[in-house]
Amino acid sequence: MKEYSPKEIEAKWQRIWEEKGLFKAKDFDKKPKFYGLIEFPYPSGAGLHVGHIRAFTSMEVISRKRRLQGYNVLFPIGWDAFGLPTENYAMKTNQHPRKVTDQNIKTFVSQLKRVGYSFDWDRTVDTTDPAYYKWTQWIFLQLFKRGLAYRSNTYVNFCENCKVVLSNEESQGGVCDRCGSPVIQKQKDVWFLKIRDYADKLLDGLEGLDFLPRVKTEQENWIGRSYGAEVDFPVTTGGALRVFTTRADTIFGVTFMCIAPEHPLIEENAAAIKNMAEIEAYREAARRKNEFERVQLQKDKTGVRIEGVSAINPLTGKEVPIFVADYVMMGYGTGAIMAVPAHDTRDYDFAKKYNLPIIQVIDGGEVNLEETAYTDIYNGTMINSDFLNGLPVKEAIAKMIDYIEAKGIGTRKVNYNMKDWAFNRQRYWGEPIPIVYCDKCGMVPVSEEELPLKLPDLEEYKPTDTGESPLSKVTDWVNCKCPKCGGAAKRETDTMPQWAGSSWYFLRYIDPKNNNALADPEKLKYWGPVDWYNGGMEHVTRHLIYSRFWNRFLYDIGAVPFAEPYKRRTAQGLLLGSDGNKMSKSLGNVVNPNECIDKYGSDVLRTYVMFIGDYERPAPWSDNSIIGCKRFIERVWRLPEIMNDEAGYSKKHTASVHRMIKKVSADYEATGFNTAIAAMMTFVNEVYADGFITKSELETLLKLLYPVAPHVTEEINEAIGNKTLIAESTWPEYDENHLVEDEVSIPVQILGKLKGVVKVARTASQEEVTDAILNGDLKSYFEGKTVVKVIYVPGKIVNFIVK
RNA sequence: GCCGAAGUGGCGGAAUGGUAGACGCAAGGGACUUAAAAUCCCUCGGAGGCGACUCCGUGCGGGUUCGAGUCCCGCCUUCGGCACCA
Repeated sequence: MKEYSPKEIEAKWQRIWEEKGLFKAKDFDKKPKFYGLIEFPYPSGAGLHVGHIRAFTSMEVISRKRRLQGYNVLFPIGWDAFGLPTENYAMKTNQHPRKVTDQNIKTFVSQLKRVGYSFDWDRTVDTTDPAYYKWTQWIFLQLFKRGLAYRSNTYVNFCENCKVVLSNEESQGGVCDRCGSPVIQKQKDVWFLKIRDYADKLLDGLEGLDFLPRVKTEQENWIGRSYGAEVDFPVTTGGALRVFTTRADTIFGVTFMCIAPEHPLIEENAAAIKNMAEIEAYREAARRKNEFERVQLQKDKTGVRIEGVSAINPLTGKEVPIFVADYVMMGYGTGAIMAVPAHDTRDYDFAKKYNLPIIQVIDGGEVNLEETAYTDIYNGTMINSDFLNGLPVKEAIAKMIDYIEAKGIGTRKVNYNMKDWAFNRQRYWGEPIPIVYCDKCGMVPVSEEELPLKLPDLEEYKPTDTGESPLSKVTDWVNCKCPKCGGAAKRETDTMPQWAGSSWYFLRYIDPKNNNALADPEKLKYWGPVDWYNGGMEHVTRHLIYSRFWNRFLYDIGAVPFAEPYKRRTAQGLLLGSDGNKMSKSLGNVVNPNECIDKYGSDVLRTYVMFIGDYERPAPWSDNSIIGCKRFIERVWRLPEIMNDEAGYSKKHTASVHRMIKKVSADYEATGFNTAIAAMMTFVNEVYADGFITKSELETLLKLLYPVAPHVTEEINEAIGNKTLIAESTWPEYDENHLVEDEVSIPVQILGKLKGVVKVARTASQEEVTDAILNGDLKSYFEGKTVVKVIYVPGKIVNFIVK
């Protein structure tokens, strides 16, 4: 065998596969379909990252395997190319974002091709292509027409550094997703998508999906459904203060009320409020606190009592004070709470600080209200609560809700943590929002025939300090005719967020060039839904929620034939630097895939990222360990040297081969890529130890390894005289009959401790096994002992209980 | 605070309740070589013993079981997610 030269053979096979068009997905093919999806990359200036390789290679392996298994496979690639980093980079280097994007895409294409991924390149999509975003805009119009896109003047997350409004999903932990600076609350007139209306559908839709449990749980927590009741507390100046509570059982323990600083009750009662100046000062201070400060100050509750207005407990008729307190959020529930300091830790802290009464209404084993609130809802019974007295908490909640509904004081209510999706960005490099403002007609959607509403070319597209979109300066674009009345009108100048284009790209792959629909319904029916989607955990409460929402909406309006877009979702662990830290330029621990391919070849790199560890867990890169994979590939490369069909039939080999087929096949399906590769290494070690391998055994190994290391396996396959490409062959099957060997080694335990191993025929009975042990090498262990009991698990283990 | 995952050699990591440490790296020894690289062979959790062997060992403390890394109870630690969510 000549020397292993990855550079040559990788280019060669990539060319051959492409010429043969082996990876093109065929619409309506008779074969069963498989749609494998990876999260399409953001084509950043930094180029492909080894993290991408780990994320993509799993679906690459599965896709190649599926083709051999006889599936018609759709494994596409595209570019999520709108967004701030490109725009920022373009500004820094003084180029147009379009140009930067095209350059970056070119780099990504060449890098991905070098890795040898079996994408169907004909179906590439680019979110910044007008032919693509025509349909992004179309979806927006459908949302708008059904009242699911609306404008609202309210407090929203805002990043002062990026000068942009952020959704809740983009500001998790109170910091900007992009730049990490703290997010502030800013009052703005903002576009929202009513994702909250889909909260139940998104939650209930999770059932039956094959998502990793942690993916499901994170989504459930993010959506955060809680069951409770809205209760009206009459206000002394008239009207009522409505609160949301999950603890209706504790209404008898209410000693004060709190409202969020933004709560309208203040304006409504301005005349009656005696300390307005104080309250205004408090509100102003609260407004200036950012999320970060609010979290830091969690323990330090503050508030101001509203003098002159009180609430009345609808059950006891007692008057309770109302406070403005910033631990109450306008964005959740009704922006007002009933405070039960005895049984809520936050209310407790507040009551302690402002010397408010604490009334215990639940009696539990270890209540010590001197130190903390008693919040256990599973233990404890009601006291001081009239008709609830003596009931366990859970029953009391149900009974109270029934009671207040009957009395007309309140109603049961479900609340969600998830907020509506803030949808517009004051930036240039995004999809224009297809809405026109007409003095006469108000907000008017651009007519669908006019789509795509193209992003105008701009020389100056820097974000402005006034918070206005750069597009607002393009007067001949902004000024337009009202699609409804034909009068003078102005265009919406904000653009959509980065997440828009990625919320439906998996649909476009199915029919990427369709100009009449986002995709042909028949093709959607054929290919959809995605069978297996792999991506990062960081997208679980971002992209994955958004895209499920859009797909579900499109399903509801009949544009898509399936309610849930992804049948199965897995997630790769982060690839860390060799120092165990997240790879980053500043730490200098970034591994460049190009350099790895130059040094070891793509097959070795691919093998290594799959072998590095548990696929779902973070793993540190190791320059040493990759050498192990290089050695393995080279050992495989040299196998033809010991290929020998004359060496004879070996039952042991056959069993090993079939065990390997079974293990590798199953492990690939379960993302156990590391153990699959280990099983192949074990086989190769065994074969070298025996000194020979048959041609058919080698062919089997090559096929099993092909999804991971396709180039080298094709080359060897050709070198041993095969005319058919592995890419065009079929996946090996194992035969259970070959898995079992005639003789098995049974571990022998005495009182649960391992003493040795006995070799017996596979079919041996317990008596035969016991005899073999008592008369064999291990018999000295039994001298002077009596065997009381024998536990024999056939073929597995035997344990003697002796005295 | 709440939710989730995990703690196994020097390292990455394997183990449907059934021989703990597969596979790989690193390390040590040897073969080949003028030498190096590459390759091949051996050793490789700890302690003891010349030795066949013995004892200890999967974060800690209990328990269930013939048998526990795996199951149960109680802790500790780390990581990830959410977070004044009422």
